[in-house]
Amino acid sequence: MKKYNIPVEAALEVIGGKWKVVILCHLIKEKRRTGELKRLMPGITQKMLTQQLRELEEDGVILREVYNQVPPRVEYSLTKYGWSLKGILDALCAWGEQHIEKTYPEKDSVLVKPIEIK
Amino acid sequence: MKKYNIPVEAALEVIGGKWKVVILCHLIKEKRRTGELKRLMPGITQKMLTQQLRELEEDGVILREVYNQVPPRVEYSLTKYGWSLKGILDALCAWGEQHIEKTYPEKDSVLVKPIEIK
DNA sequence: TAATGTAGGCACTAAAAAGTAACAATTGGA
DNA sequence: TCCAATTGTTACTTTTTAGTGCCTACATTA
Repeated sequence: MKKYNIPVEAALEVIGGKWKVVILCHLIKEKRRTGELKRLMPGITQKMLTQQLRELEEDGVILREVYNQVPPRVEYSLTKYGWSLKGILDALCAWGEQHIEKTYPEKDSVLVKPIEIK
Repeated sequence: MKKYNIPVEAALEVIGGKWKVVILCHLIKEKRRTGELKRLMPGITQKMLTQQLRELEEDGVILREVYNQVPPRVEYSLTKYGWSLKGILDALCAWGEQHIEKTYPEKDSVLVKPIEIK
């Protein structure tokens, strides 16, 4: 059994890493299919996306729904347990916003223009 | 200038990684000197600790105070800006606690017994 | 007939993060 | 004289994380 020195380490095990918080921030807004997520995160590769989604599913925070169609359609959404992360995700997003304003007061284009999704 | 796709990426740049949240969770409780932090985090190496502390200092969330003594005494604490992370840190700690309870209901010794610090 | 779109697997390589070990500096005390 | 205590640096190695390219499946559409 995994051991932690302090409880917060258990949270980091679930949502730590480069991508998971970003994925969750997108999914908390709306249910998304794989390709949409990939377009929302221009930096991620198919491999990493799949891998991170699998781990989040494993930890019970997201749901993977496969529709039996061709071409395939897979949708990801937060589970009820995933929604218990809402407070954390909201706080992180808000802090990120104000940190950008504080750090780049001239507010040039620090944020990449979001692309068309659907 | 660094570019972000969504603002939360800016937050992850400051508190992301394996150690920073843990360090901040300790410092939010009380001011600590280097050796205390090292004992509080049995898994961290001197190098990683120093490196992470430098980066946190660089980002303005912690303060490094050097006392001119021999042997040296260095104390770390949260800056005012660092305290703006309190909501996030509290939420993460709380989520971690309940996640442990949910995941290991038999509640054996998932938490390593904390060692003596001072 | 042949290309298109979607999700994802696999083998391999590259880059980033983290760990290891040895060394420095200073001064009080054995 | 030499060691202990505290914080930190540096060079090097290992581990983890991430990226690339190529392959599958199959109904629809051109």
